[in-house]
Amino acid sequence: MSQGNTAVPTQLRTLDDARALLEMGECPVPPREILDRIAGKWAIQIIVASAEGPIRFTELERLIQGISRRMLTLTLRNLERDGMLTRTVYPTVPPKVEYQATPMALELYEAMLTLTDWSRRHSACVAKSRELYDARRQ
Amino acid sequence: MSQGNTAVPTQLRTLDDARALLEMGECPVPPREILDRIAGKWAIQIIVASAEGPIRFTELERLIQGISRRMLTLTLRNLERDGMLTRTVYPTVPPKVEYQATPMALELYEAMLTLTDWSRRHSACVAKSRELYDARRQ
DNA sequence: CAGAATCCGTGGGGATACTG
DNA sequence: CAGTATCCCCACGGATTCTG
Repeated sequence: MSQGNTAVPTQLRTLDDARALLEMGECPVPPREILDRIAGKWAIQIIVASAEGPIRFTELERLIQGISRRMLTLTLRNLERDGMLTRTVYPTVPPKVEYQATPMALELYEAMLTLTDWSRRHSACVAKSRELYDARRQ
Repeated sequence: MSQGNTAVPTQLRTLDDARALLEMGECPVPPREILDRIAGKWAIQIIVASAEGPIRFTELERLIQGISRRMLTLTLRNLERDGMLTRTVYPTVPPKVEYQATPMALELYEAMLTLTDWSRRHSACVAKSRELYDARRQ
């Protein structure tokens, strides 16, 4: 009984730990404010695009297909606020602004590779499952 | 020229690969239909709760704090459709329905532990960064 | 018990036009 | 070039009520 059953595991490594947290009313997943970043439609792509060196606003707009100017601006601001991007303004005419991913952001991207692999390995299975489910319900 | 420069890397392991994909107009992140699952507010918690054995609807409702009946039902349906949960109905009165996570779902959860670790290691840094950013803009 | 149905608010995100 | 400013749509999710 040296470890009471109310102890919250500080390292979340197993499903047992996770379930223990759940039963204590805590959430065994990354907090909302983090998930919301990676869940956003564009953030990860911006991190990738700015990973290897400074990149300008218009280059991002060209590189990331389908992004609107508004969402590019918004996502850049959020990422900068979170410390995931540096923003450098050159006071020239016309203006020049460069963005670059921080090491922290690159780590996040690497962490997401695990998820990418999962989806690669299971996407066919998920698709098949959906097909069967939909067929059953017509 | 055995490998033309239009080859898409089948294994996405490095940022170089990711950026190459980006430049080809492809998205180097898990597809939307996968991210939407983990981005949902409740899916992961349901997977955790149903990981260790069958669990009933009402037990889930009690275990997962703050979930509404509607969202529990909806998320369960989606997870079942994706092959992440099995659903077993016992034709008794009153009805009894049990859910259990599939191995594929457990793998997904384990993949997410990488993200959980990232957020654990960097959440303080992100919070500080936001504070500074907000202070600068008042 | 395990849901289905309905109503509704909020916010993410698109399209477009304007500007320092 | 690198943004703001508006308007608008719609999907997520909460609250509530009804039912086999």
